[in-house]
Amino acid sequence: MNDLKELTKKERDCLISIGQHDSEKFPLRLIDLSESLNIRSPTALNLVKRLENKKLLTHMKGMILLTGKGKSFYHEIEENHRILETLMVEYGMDLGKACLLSENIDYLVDHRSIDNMFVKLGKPIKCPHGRIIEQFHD
Amino acid sequence: MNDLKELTKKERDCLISIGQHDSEKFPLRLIDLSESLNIRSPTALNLVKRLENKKLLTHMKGMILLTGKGKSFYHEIEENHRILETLMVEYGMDLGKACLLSENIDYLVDHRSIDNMFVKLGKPIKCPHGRIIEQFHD
DNA sequence: AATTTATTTAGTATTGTGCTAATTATGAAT
DNA sequence: ATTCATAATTAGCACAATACTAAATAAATT
Repeated sequence: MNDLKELTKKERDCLISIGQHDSEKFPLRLIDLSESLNIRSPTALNLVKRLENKKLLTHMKGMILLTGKGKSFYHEIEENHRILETLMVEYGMDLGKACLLSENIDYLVDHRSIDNMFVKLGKPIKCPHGRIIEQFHD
Repeated sequence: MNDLKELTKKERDCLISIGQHDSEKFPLRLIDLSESLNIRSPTALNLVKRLENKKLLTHMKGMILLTGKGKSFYHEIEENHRILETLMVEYGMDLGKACLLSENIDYLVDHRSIDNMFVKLGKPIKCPHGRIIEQFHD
């Protein structure tokens, strides 16, 4: 599995923003990224460069593309997020809070540690936000 | 309830170390703290001063004492920790990993958000480590 | 081609975390 | 009570992460 834990929270947020855009027509531009993260473009570029050093993306002339590793990280984090969030909401936590809290650990946990949770939760297809939980397991 | 979220992870770790010692006979010395946190004494002192600025402890001549607010924070974090950890272990996560993961959020969540969890978990008296979960609720 | 918009570079700042070396204070032993 | 050892504190430094502005360069649009 992926070797998470080598990301900071902001790097994680950045990766998620990029990954979430990935389905769209055109590659993400730096300016879009800086807007969605609410930071100035030099700050965004700094983040992008750090993720590039970690081989999670490539960027040229403002176009940002995830590498295979980047996509894999992104999907794993998203999946972790949804499972953790589902668990917390299942146990009575407010959705907004569960989401914020999950953001602080979804990029720290490796997927296998969470796989049992997924099963015990009844392999939910959707997270509380209604988005589909992609399945890489089996 | 307590106004958490104003702590960094290291400040949290520091507060926990101090709180865990609190039951002992003598106040914690700086040198003990630095040993238990695996940092040099000037670094430990720096942490102590920051927690002091946040009114969570007082220190004089190397003796460190939690304030009322500090104790309250400490207990709340410990309780949050145990509940989160219990939930994760209940859902199949390895205890060690659940503990490490919980450490990253126990100081960020306010207690009320977690109270439902406590109830749904059947108001467990002990966490997976076997320590008693103190009850401030009711 | 001129203008607007976007990217990048350069330089600066703050916060958190950590260190070493030196100084001061405290406590114990002779 | 003076010396010795231990602990606490100060001062100074360093680095990574995060963020900014202003200026320079590149790209795209009119």
